[in-house]
Amino acid sequence: MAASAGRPSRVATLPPRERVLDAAEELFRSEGIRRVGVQAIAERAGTTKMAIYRHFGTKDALVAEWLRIVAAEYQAAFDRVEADHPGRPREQILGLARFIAEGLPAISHRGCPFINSIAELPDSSHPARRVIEEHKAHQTRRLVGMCTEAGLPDPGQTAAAITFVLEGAQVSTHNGSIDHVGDRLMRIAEGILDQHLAPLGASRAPAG
Amino acid sequence: MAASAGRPSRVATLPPRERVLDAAEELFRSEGIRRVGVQAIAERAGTTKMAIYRHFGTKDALVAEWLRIVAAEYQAAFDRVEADHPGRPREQILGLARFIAEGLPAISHRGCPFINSIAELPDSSHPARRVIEEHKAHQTRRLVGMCTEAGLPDPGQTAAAITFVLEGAQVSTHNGSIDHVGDRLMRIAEGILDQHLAPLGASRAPAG
DNA sequence: CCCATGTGATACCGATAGGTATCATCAGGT
DNA sequence: ACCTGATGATACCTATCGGTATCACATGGG
Repeated sequence: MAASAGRPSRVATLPPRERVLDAAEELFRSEGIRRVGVQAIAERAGTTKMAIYRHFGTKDALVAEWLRIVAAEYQAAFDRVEADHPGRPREQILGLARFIAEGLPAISHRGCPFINSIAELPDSSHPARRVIEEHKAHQTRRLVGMCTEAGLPDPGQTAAAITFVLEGAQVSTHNGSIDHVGDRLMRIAEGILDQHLAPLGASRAPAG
Repeated sequence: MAASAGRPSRVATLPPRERVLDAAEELFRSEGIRRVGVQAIAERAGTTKMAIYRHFGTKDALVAEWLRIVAAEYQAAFDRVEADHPGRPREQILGLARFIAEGLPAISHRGCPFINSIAELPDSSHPARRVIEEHKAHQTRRLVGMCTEAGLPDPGQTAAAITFVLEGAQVSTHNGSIDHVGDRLMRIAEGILDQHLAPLGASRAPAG
């Protein structure tokens, strides 16, 4: 078996398509889209360019597929957080914030893949852009829904505030230390919800 | 065809270095850094690649110089807002938010150049990265200073909240309409300041 | 008048990228 | 045993990009 050395046995029986997506995940996330060539992805996936083009057609399509998977993971987190706190929209929103906060160390210094991808793909006709836009729209819709359920007086405004803070926290991972970013994010999110709820029932329990 | 046709007379006597920086500003901001070649910048500036390399040495240096100028504009806005409301840190912070809010339509759908540039330059050794980091550090320092002056109990926390919201608002210009983003940003910033000031004077005037 | 400088123009180089064609190989099903 | 489809390997094409070398010209100072 002369050629056996090049075979990456770590993922052994994983089909090439999955290996390619895994490699793309790692490389796109850590180094960006345009900096990573198809050849590099193929090597990391233990396969060849041809296999990638056979499965995805173009690099753009691979990028879109990758973002589709990332978006699905975010939506799964949404589902989870919703299921974990049924009928408690405030806890759901904070759970979402916690999901982002806990993910900050993992994306350390590389920020949110959606934000980064948009920056790298200014061409709005790129297939990946549709994926991002749909994901963002979906996320906004769900967040506004939660805010509405929570009885917030201006769900759109509160959802915007939460969204801004979530995105801003992710962006801030680019700069300096991220030591307290997660904690800060949680406190800020709680503060926003408390404040936007305040005009409602006047005296609510401030304990926390 | 004499050579006179190719001469861009619109900016006439502006020296080539300035024309290049103007062209870079337009192209980098609207299309990103990596998508824009040196050749394209030269053409838009009405000059040639050689002139660019004579003045800046490398494309990376040009990118850094461009961001240095953008950073200077932001800091000038900081200065302005500080001078407009001397001794009134709360108004200064809100003035800063207003500066961002009013700039949103201009950066419509292209977000903040710093955020985008970081996404496009994952290599932290890139000369432009130093410019960005210094700018962000400077901005944070000033914002924390304002929060401290304002007598806020936890200036770091409040500065982080303001920063997150400011960055988040700029990121959100990528998606959908930006109709109310400016107004929303202002209301959110005001809310944060009010709320973080609240623990101080107990009974605060809720009037708008 | 002449020379130095800054600039425009063009051609080119090496590297890399996305994408394709071709052939060898290996697995599974009949 | 054979055929088929998916995969691996390699070589190649074309385009673009950052960067350089070279030449032409225009200007302004001595």
